[in-house]
Amino acid sequence: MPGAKEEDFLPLRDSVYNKLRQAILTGEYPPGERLMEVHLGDKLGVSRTPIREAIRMLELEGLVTMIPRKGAMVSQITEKNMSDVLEVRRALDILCVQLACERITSDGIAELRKARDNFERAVATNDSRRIAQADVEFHNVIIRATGNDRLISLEDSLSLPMYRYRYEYIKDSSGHDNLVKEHRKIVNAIEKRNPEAAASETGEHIDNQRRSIMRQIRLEREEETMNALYGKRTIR
Amino acid sequence: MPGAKEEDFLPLRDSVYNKLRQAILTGEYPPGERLMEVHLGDKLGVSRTPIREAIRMLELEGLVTMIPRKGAMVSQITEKNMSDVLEVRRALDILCVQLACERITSDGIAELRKARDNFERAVATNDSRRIAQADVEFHNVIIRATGNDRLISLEDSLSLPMYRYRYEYIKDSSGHDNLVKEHRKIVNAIEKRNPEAAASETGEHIDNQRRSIMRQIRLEREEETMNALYGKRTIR
DNA sequence: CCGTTCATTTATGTATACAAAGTTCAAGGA
DNA sequence: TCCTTGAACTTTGTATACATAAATGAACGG
Repeated sequence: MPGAKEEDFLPLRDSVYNKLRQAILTGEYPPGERLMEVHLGDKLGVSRTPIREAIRMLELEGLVTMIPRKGAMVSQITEKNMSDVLEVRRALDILCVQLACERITSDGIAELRKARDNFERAVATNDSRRIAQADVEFHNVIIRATGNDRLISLEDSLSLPMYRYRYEYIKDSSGHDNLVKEHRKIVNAIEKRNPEAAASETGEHIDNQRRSIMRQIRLEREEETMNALYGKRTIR
Repeated sequence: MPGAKEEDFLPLRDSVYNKLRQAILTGEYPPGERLMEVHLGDKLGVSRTPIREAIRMLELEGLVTMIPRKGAMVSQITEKNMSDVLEVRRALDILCVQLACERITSDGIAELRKARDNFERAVATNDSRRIAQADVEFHNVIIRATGNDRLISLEDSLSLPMYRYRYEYIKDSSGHDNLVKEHRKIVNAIEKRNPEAAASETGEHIDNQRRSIMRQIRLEREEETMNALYGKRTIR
């Protein structure tokens, strides 16, 4: 049957999972928001079964917290929590570049250069959304170059909790020049297949990211404290 | 109501999850075994709902593989797969000892010494089961000393796929003296709060483990090949 | 006026029923 | 003999119904 392309029907649970995940990452469902099965089911037009399964998946990724007999809520993002994630990500990102130095193919290097250039073009436009996307893609090239499937999926799930901050982080970065420089240094180190240099550059890259994200969380918390003192804002 | 201790009723899904996990890790359900919902439900005396949820949890941990509209099966353990896991674990174990050097309390050090001594006593008995357990506990002390909850849960899920081999690994280890020595070196480094030494000792420790596990997987695969050539064994 | 208790409500935990997709195997024709 | 076809069966996907625990609030008593 030529030309007949199978439209892939992905199961409802996956569809629901994607929708919920998106809603959480964009902040539509803020931390602490309760996720009630019947309510979500009505809203999305499906029964409780796929909702439950989607929520379980989100729980295992750490985006929602479940309390038995109580229900699910969007995970609170605490400073400690984010700090823990970043600590682990630092080690894994360094592992990624080290492995990439050993294993990247010439095609991979070409792809990496392209991603770097694309990132620099994005920075030139000053469009935060585009910059964030190019940044993700740049890192994905490196991660894929490791050829380690477990590492790839771990990096994926560890970067989730930070997506809410990545956008602001990009804007916050006082001048994007640092980001561009850091990316260049990392590419150079990988091209030369120099794991030590790549590792140290990556460490610095993450440390900068950490500082920015931590500052933001503190700001956010202060704001919350103010709200608590001067009046609770209505929730939807 | 003094003395009245609440017996914790854990939900059926968790109970099922534990049972299935145990069955997979002990090899009762070998890799490739299909996990059918009604069948398991009959066997365990529960409906499909908790079974499904337990299977989803196992899938996210990598112990079972799901194919849409086809069902779940116990994940195949390939050399590549295990190699990927070990590569990640090496990086995280090293992170653990480095953090432990910074953060371990004096109580923690006392606990660590106790775990080390307990391990040595276990080795003296030559009881593989006991040795394996003492080994796990030793590493857990270090992991907990990091105070990083995300790291703790990651280490937990990454060590799962190896449990099937750990037991054999202990037996295989030609003389347990190496293990004892390695543990001692790690404890010494942590006591002196020397992250570099701790990291290098841990790296070596994991590399030894890796060699042993890889050898075993190859042996197992050869055996399978023989079976395939000379006759298929019946599956339950 | 405050605290306790009990009924009501709400949401989750679990079971079951129905729908649809995939697999298997046998029958029929080239 | 081999390939095709289709019907029965198996198994998952989804919806719904029932059971049970927690939270809420009102009524009663001190």
